[in-house]
Amino acid sequence: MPELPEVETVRRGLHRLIIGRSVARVSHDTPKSFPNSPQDVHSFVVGASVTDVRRRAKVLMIDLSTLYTLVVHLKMTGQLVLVGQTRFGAGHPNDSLVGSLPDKSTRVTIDFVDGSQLYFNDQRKFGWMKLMPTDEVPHMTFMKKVGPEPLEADFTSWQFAARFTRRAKTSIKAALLDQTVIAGVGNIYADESLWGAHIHPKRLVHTITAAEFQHLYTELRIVMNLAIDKGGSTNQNYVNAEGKRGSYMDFARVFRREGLTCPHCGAEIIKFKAAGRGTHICPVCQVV
DNA sequence: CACTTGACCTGTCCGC
DNA sequence: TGCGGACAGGTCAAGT
Repeated sequence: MPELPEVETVRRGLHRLIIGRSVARVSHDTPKSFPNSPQDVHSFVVGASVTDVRRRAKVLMIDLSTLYTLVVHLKMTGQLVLVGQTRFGAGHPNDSLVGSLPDKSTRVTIDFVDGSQLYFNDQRKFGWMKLMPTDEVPHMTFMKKVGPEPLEADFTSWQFAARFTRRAKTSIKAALLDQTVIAGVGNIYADESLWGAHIHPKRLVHTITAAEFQHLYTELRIVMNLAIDKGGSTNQNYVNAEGKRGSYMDFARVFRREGLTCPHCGAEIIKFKAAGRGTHICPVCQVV
C-alpha cells in the first residue's frame, strides 16, 4: 500500500527526526525481514549516526556515517515509526494508528543513544530492511531497472509517453503499475489518475493517444502531489514516521468508493479486477 | 523478450 | 460463536 506519496511522507518525517542520531543497539527477528549478520550490524550500524534519509521509487535509504546504508522497502504493511521525545510533539493523539511499541509486527528495533527508538513494523512480512555499503545501493537490481521519478521537475510528458512503448500490448493499468516503466505508482494512484484522465484501466497501451498520455501525465502528478500534501493515504495500516495517518483517502475520487457517485458525472462507481488488482472506475467517464 | 499468474504473509470481513 | 474462503496489494520467480 505505501506508494510514492506515502514513502515520501515517511522520508520527510525521518529526515526531520533522525538525522544526527547515533545508534546504540539494533535488534531484529527473522532473516527475511533483516538478512544481515549480527557482525555486520555491530561493525557498521552500532555507533554510527544517521547522515541522510533518501527515497528512490518506493524504497527508502537511511544513510549512516560508516558509509553504509539501511535500504528499506515497506511493501504493503511496513511502517517506520520513531518513538521518543518528539512523538507527541505535533498533531492530535487520535491521529495515531499504532499502540505501544514494539508489538507483534515489529521486525527491527533501532535504539538511539538519546533514548528514542526507530521501529520497523511489518504485519505481513513482505517488506525488508537490508544493510549494504552506500556506494553499492545504485547497483541493486531494482535500482538499475526502476523507471524515472514522475514528480521530478525535468520529467516531461514526452518522456512519460515514451516509457510506455515497451509495454504496447498490455493494459494501461498494468503498465502504470510496472516499476520499470514509471517509479512509485501503485494501485491507489493508478486508479485515481486514470479516472482523472478519463481512461479505462483495461485500454491497451497502443490505443492510448498522445493527448491521453499528456492528460494522464498531468493527472498523475496532480494526484501524487496532492497525496504528499495530505500526508499519504491510510487505507489499511500505513502511518508516517510519527505513527500518524495520512488523509488523502478523504480526497479520493474513485479508490475504495464503489457504490458512491462519481464527482464528475454522478454515475455510480464500480469495482472489478484489472491487472490482478481491485480496480475502481466511473463506468460513464471511463470507457473501453 | 513481452506478458501473465502465483507465491510470499497475516489479519479482517463475509456468508453459513 | 466458529470456520472456511475471499480479499488486501508490491514485487519477483516461474510459467506461457
